[in-house]
Amino acid sequence: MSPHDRYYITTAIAYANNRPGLHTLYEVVGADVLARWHRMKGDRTRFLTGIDEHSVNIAQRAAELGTTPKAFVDENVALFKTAEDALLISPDRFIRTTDPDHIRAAQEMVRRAYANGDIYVGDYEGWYCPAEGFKAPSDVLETAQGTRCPNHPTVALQWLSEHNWFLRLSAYQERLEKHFEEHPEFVQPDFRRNEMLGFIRGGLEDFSISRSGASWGIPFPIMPDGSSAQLPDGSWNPAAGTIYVWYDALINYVTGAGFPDDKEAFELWWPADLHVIGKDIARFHTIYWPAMLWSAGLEAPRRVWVHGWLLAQGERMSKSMGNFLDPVDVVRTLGGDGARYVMLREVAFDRDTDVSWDSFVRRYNADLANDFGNLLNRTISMANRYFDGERPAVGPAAGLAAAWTETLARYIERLEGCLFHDALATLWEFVGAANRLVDAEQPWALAKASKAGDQDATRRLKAVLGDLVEACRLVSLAAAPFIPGAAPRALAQLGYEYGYAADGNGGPALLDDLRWGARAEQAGRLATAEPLFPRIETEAATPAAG
RNA sequence: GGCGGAGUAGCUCAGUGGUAGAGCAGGGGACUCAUAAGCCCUUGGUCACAGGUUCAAAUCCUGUCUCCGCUACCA
Repeated sequence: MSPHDRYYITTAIAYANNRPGLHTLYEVVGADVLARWHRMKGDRTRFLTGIDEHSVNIAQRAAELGTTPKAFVDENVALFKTAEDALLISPDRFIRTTDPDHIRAAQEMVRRAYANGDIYVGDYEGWYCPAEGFKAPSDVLETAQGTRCPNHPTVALQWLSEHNWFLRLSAYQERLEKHFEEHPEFVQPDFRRNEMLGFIRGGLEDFSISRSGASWGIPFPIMPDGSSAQLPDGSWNPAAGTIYVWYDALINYVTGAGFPDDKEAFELWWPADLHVIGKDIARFHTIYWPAMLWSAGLEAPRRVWVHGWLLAQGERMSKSMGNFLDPVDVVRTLGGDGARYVMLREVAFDRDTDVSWDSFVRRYNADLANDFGNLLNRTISMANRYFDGERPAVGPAAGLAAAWTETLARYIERLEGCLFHDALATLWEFVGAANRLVDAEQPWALAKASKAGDQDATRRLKAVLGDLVEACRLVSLAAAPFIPGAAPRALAQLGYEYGYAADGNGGPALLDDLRWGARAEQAGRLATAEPLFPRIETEAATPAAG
């Protein structure tokens, strides 16, 4: 793979109706790792995440709470930002769909679709809840009293039809099929691509992109006769309605790249290198979205990664089920680094995975406290003791150098392939090799022999500990995107400078520094060993509340 | 119903024709640099079930059972 000059990565924007659960932030952590990885490699990187704020539901919820939609989403945005900070998420922009430039972007995308002849006024029919709005067929209940809205079971649903704008998705079927065939990497994992391709081949229907009832949304910029919906005073004619769902939410990806105002930025960042999304919205991102972009004369994103769910005892974690983990609780116990590591090591990024508080704590203790943390600690302690704080130079002692070359190649392949759990497993196999080296060489025995005047033992001791220090340096650096808070502390204990900023920007090109012996010429002094990942006693490791 | 995926040790999973594997959890041991960590050894499986092909099947074929994903307008 040739190095990118720039890397633009996004997550789905979460629905701003509540505080975020860990399962919501899971994909954001995954994307953050890739963003940091590319920043550290030296790529010009842009990482976009944010919040979806419009919808009838939001307006309804705000009304129930006696507040305005804007005030309501402001509160939830604050909760998201707090949780993302705790998880060390480093977006270059946290986008909100109420941002003025996003509103302009969505309206411009609609205008372009219109200019291209891709949207038309048609009839949208469906169940309408007087208390809430239109309901999808899958969202209504059949009861003895008739069809009812699950949120308002006492109110009779009405079958309504209204004039709405539609996008001619049907016109893009052939182009979509061709795109999927010519770019097999467009949708990953492969089984998701096959599902989407099957859907396309089944025939595509146009979908509606406006609503006439809702007011909490982006004003639709065009009147049914094709004239502008903007009034002389600059406001928008309510009769034009609002933009519905996908022509609002999906647009955030181009807004975040500078569309439509900042042409220079947009030229640089679009098309996105990767959209990270959940499997529930795969169709919208891999079928609707390319068609919307093409209609506007823009390119489709290069790659869409579809991840699975976090499960609790086989059930999807969700706010409505109440079976989710609070990210703030997890961070309080495991730390931001621990929470990130455990989440991405324990959950496969390509499929659903059952998780639990116990599994998180077990993984933290086994991998971070016992394997890696203890390796750092014992290495630094011994080196300090035997060499009086002077860092032993990497020596041609053991087999770790060759193992590292293999480890790194596999690690990069899996990391860039979004298989984070496999990437970490690869790295931790190397941690195991380093721990086994300690027991095989028994530096404490070498030190004793050295003290007794054995020159061979002296040389051997330096070489072994030099290699162990180097192994610690490399693992700390390679894992830095996963544990961005702990990595600088690990390197500081090893007596190395950490040249990267808090978000991973700046510093040396990471791949150069990840070569075995890259810093061999640099002398340094070790700091006192301090446990980076204190072991968690299971009694203390109980979530505050369900 | 159609298409696709999965059923392997207590848990999570790897293993696409040649004597059943890993990590974690459980048990034992030797050591002591270390966060009572690490290291070594070990208990544990009729590889969903029934047939078939083959010298040989977790692996290929047929059938059955179970679970999951997709099968259009939720943010």
